[in-house]
Amino acid sequence: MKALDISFYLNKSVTEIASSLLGKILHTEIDGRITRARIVETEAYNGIFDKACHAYNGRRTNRNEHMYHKGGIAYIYVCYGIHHLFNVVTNEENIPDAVLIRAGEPLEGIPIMLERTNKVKLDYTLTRGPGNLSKALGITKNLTGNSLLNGNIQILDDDYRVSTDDIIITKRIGVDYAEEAIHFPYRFFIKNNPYVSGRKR
DNA sequence: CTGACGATTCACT
DNA sequence: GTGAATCGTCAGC
Repeated sequence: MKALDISFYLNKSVTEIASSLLGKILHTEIDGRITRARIVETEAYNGIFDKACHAYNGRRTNRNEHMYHKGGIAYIYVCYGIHHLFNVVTNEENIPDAVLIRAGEPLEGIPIMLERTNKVKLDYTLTRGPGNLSKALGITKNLTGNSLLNGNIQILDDDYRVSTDDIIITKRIGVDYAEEAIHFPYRFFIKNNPYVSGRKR
C-alpha cells in the first residue's frame, strides 16, 4: 500500500486519470484520525475547453487558483455554501485539469465518519455523492492545495484492480448549465456499486 | 458594496 | 418529481 506517484497525476489525459482513479483509496488523516474510502465514482473536468469546468476559457480566480498548479494536489471548494467538494488536480502547471471524486466505499474509520456526519449506522448515503464523501472523510476547503503524495490527504494504491468491463461511462451530473459540455462522457463509475450517486439522473 | 448563483442534499408530494 | 436551504465567491457598479 503506497501513495500514487507524481507521474500518475501528470498524465495529459484527464479522462484517463479519472478512469484510473476508480478502485484507488482516498485516505485522510485529520486531527490524528484516519479514515479511508475506495473511490467508486469520478468526473473529469477538462480545463479551459470544458464549459462545465471552473477554469473554462482560462478563467482564473482565487477560488480555482490551485487548478492551475502542477498535478498531484487537492482542489477543494465550497458549493451551495454548504458542501466541500474534493478534486484531484492533474496535468502540468498552467493546465487546469481536475478530477472530481464523487463517491467512495468506506473502508476504515467508519465510526469516525458516522460521527462527522451525525449518522447512527452505516448505510449507502455515508459516502455517496461528493458532499457526503467530503464530510465523512473530514475534508474541508482549508486543505485545498495540499499535496496528495504525502500529508493529510493521500490517494493510495493497494493493488485492487477494477475490470474494464465494470467501468461505466456517462455524462456528468449537476452541470446542466454547461451547454454542449453537458453531454461529454466524462463521468466514470464502478458498475453495480451501491455507493455510486445519482443513478436516476 | 450588492446581487446572483451554484461540480448538492434532503425533505416532502 | 419539485423546491428550499444556505453562504462563499465573483462580476459589476
